[in-house]
Parts: sequence; structure tokens; C-alpha cells
Amino acid sequence: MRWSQLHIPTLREDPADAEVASHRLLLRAGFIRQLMAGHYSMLPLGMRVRAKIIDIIRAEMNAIGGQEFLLPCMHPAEIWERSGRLGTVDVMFRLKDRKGADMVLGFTHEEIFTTVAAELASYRELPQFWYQFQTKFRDEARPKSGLLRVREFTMKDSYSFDLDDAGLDKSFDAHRAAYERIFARLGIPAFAAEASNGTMGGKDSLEFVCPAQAGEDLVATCPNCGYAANLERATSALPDVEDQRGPAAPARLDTPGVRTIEDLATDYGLAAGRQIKTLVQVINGQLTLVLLRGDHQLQDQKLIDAIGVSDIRPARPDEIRAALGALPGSLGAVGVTDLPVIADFALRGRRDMATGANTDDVHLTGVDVARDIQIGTWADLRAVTAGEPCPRCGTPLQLTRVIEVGHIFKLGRKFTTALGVTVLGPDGSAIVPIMGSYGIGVERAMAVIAEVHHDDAGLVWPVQVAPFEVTVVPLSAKDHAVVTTAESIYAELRAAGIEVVIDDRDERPGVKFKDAELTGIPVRVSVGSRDLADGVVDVVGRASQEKERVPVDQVVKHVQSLLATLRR
RNA sequence: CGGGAUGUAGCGCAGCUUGGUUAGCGCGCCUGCUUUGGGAGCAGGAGGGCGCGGGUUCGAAUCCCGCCAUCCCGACCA
Repeated sequence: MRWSQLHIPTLREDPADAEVASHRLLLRAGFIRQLMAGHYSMLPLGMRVRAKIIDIIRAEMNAIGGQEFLLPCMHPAEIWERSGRLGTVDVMFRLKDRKGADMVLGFTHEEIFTTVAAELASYRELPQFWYQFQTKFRDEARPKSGLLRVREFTMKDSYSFDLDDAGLDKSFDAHRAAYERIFARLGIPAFAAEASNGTMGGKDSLEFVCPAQAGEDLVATCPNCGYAANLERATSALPDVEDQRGPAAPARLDTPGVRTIEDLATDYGLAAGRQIKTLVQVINGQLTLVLLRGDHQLQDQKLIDAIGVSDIRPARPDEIRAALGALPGSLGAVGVTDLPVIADFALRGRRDMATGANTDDVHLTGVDVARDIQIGTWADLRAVTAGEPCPRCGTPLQLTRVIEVGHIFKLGRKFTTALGVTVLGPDGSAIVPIMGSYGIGVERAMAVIAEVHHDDAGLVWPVQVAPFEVTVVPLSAKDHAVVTTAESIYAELRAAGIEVVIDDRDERPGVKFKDAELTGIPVRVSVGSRDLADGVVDVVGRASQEKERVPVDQVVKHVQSLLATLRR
């Protein structure tokens, strides 16, 4: 291809609205343009990278037996009604057609693939791996960071249908292995972390995450045994606490002006770890007390996962006072029998603790959790913090900021049951297939590659996903020898099957060099009159910036071996 | 959805406090000449009516009211 005829609108200055590196560079280098918040147009260079990412994912999906489909992105709302996700997922875009029929834009495709699976008839057909590359629409509360969080994007989503749990495990493991190969080939240093299933339901899920400053999630990782879990799922092995027995009954402690755990600790010598934190949440409209150790933070997703309800909000002060007779700062669960109480495991067996007395400016001490509080549900509710012992091996955990690039779920039979999918088993009885679902955000993957592979001069694409492998740069558009040599090198590289672009613009060398670096093309062949006098050209690696003088008649061979090295 | 910021040419910005001739600068773009080994120089030129809608005023990019959009933080999120 000829640069002069490609639409590559590079910018000399950083775009004002782009903060994170991938956003800034993809805009500057002319790969994408924004239409509105969370919706981006993919320009020719962006399309080439996207196509390569898709090719790699497709190859790995096919390698594990995946069959490619393409399902509609617009669906009748009725199908989502049947699975119970219609009114409950707030990122779902909804619309009506001219007849007034309710439609939705798919934010995922479990339901729709399941309608296709209704034609599966026999156990002999299972397992099935089905996948597609399809646009997803998600009405994000806050799109941000360029392609990292958008409202419209391409997802590779796949779905497995198996006869039983053992089959699902196999399908899941096959996808896990495929994902590891995919991210390795894409140049994304991702690893798997345990995660919450969120609105997908099901029991197990793994996120593939890539460490990055622009990340929105935190994962806890163990440097020793490899334990890794999203903070919304991570646990740690807290040391057991042996409390003294304490008094026979809680004692009243007047604490005028005390509103926080910290105040109580500093003013009355009651360490935060010996306090009970009482939070009031409204769960499905029901006021509920949530108890944690004073020095622990509630992890919201854990609470949602523990009770299986996502309709949760903190109670308002007026609701709290009406129910408990005090304001936050003096709340406690001692003697509360008319409200559900959920407590974190770390409070189990604790004695001689301090908590609010449900009277403003009064606390209780000497509280024995088992004796004095009626706890309905025990759960893991607290957020792990850095340095706590790994739940598997005890090594201090690290917290790492990451971007989620893939997520694989063991779904169970939620969707096949809801949509009535069965196959006949060997004995003639109906079997409900068990599902898994597996997703990779294509443009997010592109942005993550850019996050990981760039420098001060611009993008540095790994060869496998680069928009072009080589750019040939004639340093003059007028010097006959330079132009004809560059053109013949360009033709030879093309003939050798290398993806090459020739920068045939009538621009000064500096402009071409800057653009070559900004766009991140892995290899540059510079043809100038000075070197040509010696019969050589410059071959420069984008990542290494190493320059080699190569005789004109050996350029193709040299470039081929350089590309092979870069591919590794 | 709460908090903060910003909307002036394709991009980056100034002008607004203290309303006043044809709204300005840099980059980019077009033409010509000279240049051409790291974002060239000179000359000439095109392009916006200041996010949108009202209002105040003799007069509004500048003041007032409402709305919209974009970015950042938080809440939320597959």
C-alpha cells in the first residue's frame, strides 16, 4: 500500500481529551476517532490491527473445535424476559420498533445462542463450542479511557454446551488454555485470576487480566504460589484471634462526639480490630445490618454474591434512625432481632468487642459476638488488603492494578433451563445441557496492547498485530535513484509476502520518521542517496531503534530474518 | 447518578474579568519558489462567527437564564 493514498490522519500534538496512553496514541497515530462518548470509529490502520487480533483469536478458537456463528445484535425483549435478565441489567439498551414491540441491543449473547441450541436433539451432538465476533452494546454509566471502556464494541464470545459437569470442566479448561495462547500471541502479559460471576450467574469464573496503570480493577496476587483473585473475590488467611472472655454482659460506654472507628480507637483505647463495624444496607427493600471488623472494609460485590441479590444500596440516615434509633457512628447489632444480620467470617468467635449501642454518643464494650448478637448469615464480606497472608500458602499478598481482557464462566444450566433446551440421553431421558461462556473484548485488547507496547515516540506494535510489518521510506520523493530503489525494494518485499507500506509522500525525512514511529510499524527501511552511493539502505527496528546498513540486494532476506526474530 | 472542569477553524489554544470596527495565534491545509539524512524557509491564500436556545443591551464570544455535549474523580459496571 502507498502511504500517500492511505487515510492516516496523524496529529502533531496530543489530543486534549485523551489521558491514558492507549487513547492518546491511537488518536494521534490515526487509528481511531471518537464519534461520541464510548463510541469510536475505526480508521484503516485501526482496522488492520483489529483484523489481526480477530484472526489470532479465530485461529485459536478453531483449534479447540470452535464453530463460528454470527447472531443478530438486536433481539426481541421477550427472550430476555424469559431468562430473567430484562429488568435487572442496567447496561442494557432498550428500544421499540415501529409496531411498538420491545427490542434490546445485546450486551452479551447467552440467551440468543441458547435459542439456536434448542435444535440440539441428542447427547451424541455434545459437546458443542460455538463462537462469534459480534458488536455488543452496553449503556455504561461512565465510558472512559478511549477504547478501554466503551458502550459499543466487538466481542469474541463463545459458548459451550456439555452433557455434565465433567464435560463443562473440559470445555472450560480448553478455553482457558486457548486464552493463554491468544494473549501470548497478542503480546498481552495476561494471567488468570478468580473472579465474581456478576450478572452472568453460575459458579466459577476466571478473568484474564493484564497489569496496567490505566486499569480499573485490583487483583490480589501471591508471588510465591501464584494465587490470583480479583479483589471482589479474593480472600486471605487472617491469623486466628484468641480474645479474653470479657465481662458477663456488655457494658455501656458513654462516648460523646465519637462518630468513627478511628475516634473510638484513639480516644478510648479500643483498637479498630476489636470493634464491630455496623453498616446498614437496603437489600431488595429490606433494611439489613452488615457487620465487619472495625479495621475491615466491605467489598460490595462479595455481599452481592453472598446473598444473590444485586439490588443493594446503603441506607439513608433517616431510614437508619427510624429503624435503630441512632445515627451512623453509634450503630450496633446487639439486641437487634427484627432486622436480618449478615456478618463477616472475621467476627466469628470474637469476644470482648466494642460496638455502637444504637443510642447516639453511646457504645457497648465486652460484646461477645456469639452470645450477644443474633447473626442470620455468615459470609466472606471484607476487602483484602496488601500484605495479608495468601489463603493457600501464607505469603504476603500483593495488590496489582489490572485491565480485564477476558473472562470465562462456568454458567451452569441457568439459560438452558430458562429457555427449555434439552437433548435426549442414551436411555431416552431428557438432559438439560450445561453451559459455559467465554469473552474477549477485541478493541479493548487492542488498547491494552497499546498500553503495554509504546514509548515516548509512539506505538510499538508486536509484529503479529502490527498494521504493517515494514514501512519503506524513500528519503526523497524527487531523487530518481532513491525513488526507483525504494520502489523496487517495496515490490520485492511485497512479492515475498511481507505486509509493507511505502511512504511515497513528498515530505521531508523527519516527517516520515516521526509518522513511522508514531504508528508503530515494527521495521523501517530507509532509502537515502548518501547510503545508496555505498549500495546500502538502513533497516531500523522500531522497538530496539537499532539501525543496520544492509546492501540493497539483501534487504528482503535481512528483513525476513529480522521479522522472524521479532516474532520469536 | 453526585462532584469538578471544559466547549472559539481539521488539531492545540488565546480573547471573556472591565460588552464596542471585518474574532486572533500556532500547527495542519491550498498555490508558487527555494529546500529535502529527524516534524523546512519565504511569499500568497482558503477555512470559524465563538456548543444550542432564549434574554438583557444601541451593540454579546464576552453579562443573565435554561439546555446539550465532552473530559476527569467518585458511585456503578460483564
